[in-house]
Amino acid sequence: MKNRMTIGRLAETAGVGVETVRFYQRAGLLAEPKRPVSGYREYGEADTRRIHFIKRAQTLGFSLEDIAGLLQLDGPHSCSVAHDLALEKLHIVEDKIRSLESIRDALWQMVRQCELKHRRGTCPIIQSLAHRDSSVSR
Amino acid sequence: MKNRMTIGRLAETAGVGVETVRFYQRAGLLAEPKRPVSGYREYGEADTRRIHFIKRAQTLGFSLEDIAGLLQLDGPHSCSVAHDLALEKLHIVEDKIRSLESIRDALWQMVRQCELKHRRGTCPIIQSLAHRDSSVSR
DNA sequence: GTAATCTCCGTACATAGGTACGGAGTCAAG
DNA sequence: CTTGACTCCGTACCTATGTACGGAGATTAC
Repeated sequence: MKNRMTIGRLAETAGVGVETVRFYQRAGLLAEPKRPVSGYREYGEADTRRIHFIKRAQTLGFSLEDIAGLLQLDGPHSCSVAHDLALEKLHIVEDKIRSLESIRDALWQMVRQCELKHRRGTCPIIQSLAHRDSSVSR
Repeated sequence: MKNRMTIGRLAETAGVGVETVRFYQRAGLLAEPKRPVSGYREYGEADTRRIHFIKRAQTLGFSLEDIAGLLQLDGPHSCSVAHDLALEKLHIVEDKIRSLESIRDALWQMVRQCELKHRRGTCPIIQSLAHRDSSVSR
C-alpha cells in the first residue's frame, strides 16, 4: 500500500490550503513531487511531516527563508547552525518584547491620565501626541 | 513672512520622504494643500506638526487608520473615544507580549537543550520541530 | 539663456505569506 | 457517456505602509 496522495489530500492531512502547498513548492520548501501520466502531483507521508515542520517553526517566529535553511541541515555542523539561528531568533524576540513593553507603558500612562483628567475638556492622549514635550515622554 | 514650504521642505522638516507626504495626502491623513499658479503644493507649520502627530502615534502601535480617526477627534466625546482606542491598543500589545514570551521560552529551551546535548550527533532543535511529541512542547 | 533641481501625476513596485481566478485537462462515480 | 469534483498553471490579488519611476512642467541659481 503506497499511501500516495494528490495535493488536496495532502493539504487536508497537513492542515493547510492547496494553494499553500503549491506556494511552498514554488518557494523551494517542498520538493517537486513525482507525477504519473495524469500530471497530478503525488505525495507521501514525508511531505505531511515536512509541512508540519514548517508550521511548527513558523509558530516560533522563523521566516520561510529561515525554515528553508533549517530543512537543509544535515551533517556534523547542523546543530550548531540551528543553535545559532535559534539564538538569533531568541534575541530578536527579546528585543521585540522590550519594545512592546515600552509601548505598553506609554499607552498605560496615557489611559490613566485620560481617566484622571478627562473632565477638563482637553484630552491628554491627543495632547501628548500633538506635542513633543509631553508628560508622557520617558 | 508666510513660512510656506513646498513638499520637499515639508518632508525634510518633518523627517519623512516626499513620497510619504503625497501618500499621506492620498490616504486622507493630510489635507489637500493650497496651490499657487505653479501647481506646487504649499504647506505651513501646522502640516509639520500633523506629520509629527502621525509618527508619534505610529510608534505607539496605532495604524494609519487608527490615526486618521484620532486626527478627526474634536468635540466633547473626543477623550472617551481616544481613551477606548488606547485601551484597545493596550490590550493588543499585552496579548502580543504574552505570545512573544511563550515563543521566547520555547526558543530558550531549545537553545539550552542544544547546548547540553549537541554532542550526540542529533540536533534537539531539528528533532523538536520534526516531531509532534517533543520534549519542548509545553 | 542654460543647466540643475524641484515638482507634478499616474502607475508600478517592494515586503512576507499567502489566496483567488479562469480556462483547460483528468478522474471517479452513477 | 455525463456530471461533478479535482487538478494543472500562469497570473493576479490581498494586507499596510510606504517607495520608485518616467515624462513633462516649473523654479532657481549662475
